Amino acid sequence: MKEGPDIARLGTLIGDPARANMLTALMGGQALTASELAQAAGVSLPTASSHLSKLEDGGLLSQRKQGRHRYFALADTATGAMLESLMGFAASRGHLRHKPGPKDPALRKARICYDHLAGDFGVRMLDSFLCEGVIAAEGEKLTLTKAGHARVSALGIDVESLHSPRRPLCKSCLDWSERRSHLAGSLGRALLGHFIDNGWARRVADSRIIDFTPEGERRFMAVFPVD
Amino acid sequence: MKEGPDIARLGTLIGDPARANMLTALMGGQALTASELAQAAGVSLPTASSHLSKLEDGGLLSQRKQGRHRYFALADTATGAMLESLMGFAASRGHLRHKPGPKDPALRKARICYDHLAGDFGVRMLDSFLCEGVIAAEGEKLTLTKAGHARVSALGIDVESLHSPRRPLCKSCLDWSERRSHLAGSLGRALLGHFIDNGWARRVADSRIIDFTPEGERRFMAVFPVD
DNA sequence: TCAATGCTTCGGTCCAGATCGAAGCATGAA
DNA sequence: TTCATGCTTCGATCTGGACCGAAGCATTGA
Repeated sequence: MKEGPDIARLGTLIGDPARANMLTALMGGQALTASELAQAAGVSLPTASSHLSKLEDGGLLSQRKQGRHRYFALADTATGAMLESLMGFAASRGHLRHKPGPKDPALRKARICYDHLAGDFGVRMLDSFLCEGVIAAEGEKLTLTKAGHARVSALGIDVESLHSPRRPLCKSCLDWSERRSHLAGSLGRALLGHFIDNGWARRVADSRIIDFTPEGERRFMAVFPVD
Repeated sequence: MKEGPDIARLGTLIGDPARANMLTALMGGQALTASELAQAAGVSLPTASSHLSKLEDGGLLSQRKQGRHRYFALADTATGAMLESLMGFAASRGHLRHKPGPKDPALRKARICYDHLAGDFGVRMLDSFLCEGVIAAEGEKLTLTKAGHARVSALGIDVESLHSPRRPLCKSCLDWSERRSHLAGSLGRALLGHFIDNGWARRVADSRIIDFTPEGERRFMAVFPVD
């Protein structure tokens, strides 16, 4: 009777509606904060926190602490595949729910993340920097290269003034819409300030959206090429 | 936030230990009576009856009445495949429910997966088929080659009679103990039947274990070589 | 330093559902 | 008919765990 793996434990983890909602939300591939997952699940923050630690103990989630936030994501692709297979089976038995609402595309395109650029544009910028050797990546660690120093200075940014004992110059930050990293740290902040000061973009009131002008977008694309 | 299929309901069904035990017992492919399932689950008859009707409502089980008995079985092969995939995932996260007893190695060596051979032997058989061009793999899809048709027929299996509009001839099924694929589908079923009919192996009662005789094992190894 | 934010822990409430005994229905055997 | 068997339904109990408010902790910003 007691043979093989414990599917009951897995089932219990997935079987709670709040946890299932969280897992479904994470199926998009984006890493989400505890607060966002609480809202997605429709429960309070303490309840969500409890669920998240259970899911992590069960090996379904991985988490990454970043500043005040805690980002959660599916542990690996096998987890996503398992959930997808469950969804397929559930759908085949007519266990369905409702349709989703529209998402804000502007938020995915470019938004502020604390103080630096995130979204499609933020990811593109870091990709471009890595590709051109402006920034070197060593695991999670990002460092500005000697060539990068010159390149950023040429943009009109005073790199020396950005050094601080309290904050790293470059830091990688996980992007929720792209599920890839973008550039944080004092340099990330300075670059966003640069775009706004030069009229390439502006902040939209009461929103995290960064709105690029057509000209600003053109110049951004030119300055940060991606092969 | 309410999007996609309802995996919570499915999880709840599988998440109860008694129900999980019943489903595991039915993974052997045999139809079992309510009393037998009650014993397998370790609960009283009334409790088992309640669980069984829930599983049936959820589309996981089919039942047929026969005299005073009521026989339950997994609804279809998709159900077996879904459960096996859950077991694979659970095993990968270390969700095992027992001390590694004497039954465990036997289960890993050769066991029945709904109606076909799984475990070390099942994986070896498919590996051998792929290696010798009996079966061609194209992603998840498996097809019997022309040469394979002759080869399988030579084993004494009537391939023509296996074709069915309801079930594929060859299908890959993820093996939880090996974390690799073995052969499912009507051909997989026929091959296991062949081994048993020819006395190479027999089913162990009240278990998913397939017990190969020394001679059967010798012939199996000869017929399905792996480099 | 203090205040704001994001999250966890603690303490207590509450309820869905798992459980079983007893009774109720079938079916089959005599 | 009468009895035995296999299973379901009913009624009642009980508990695991989902839930939230308040307090606590950690990080960041001012």
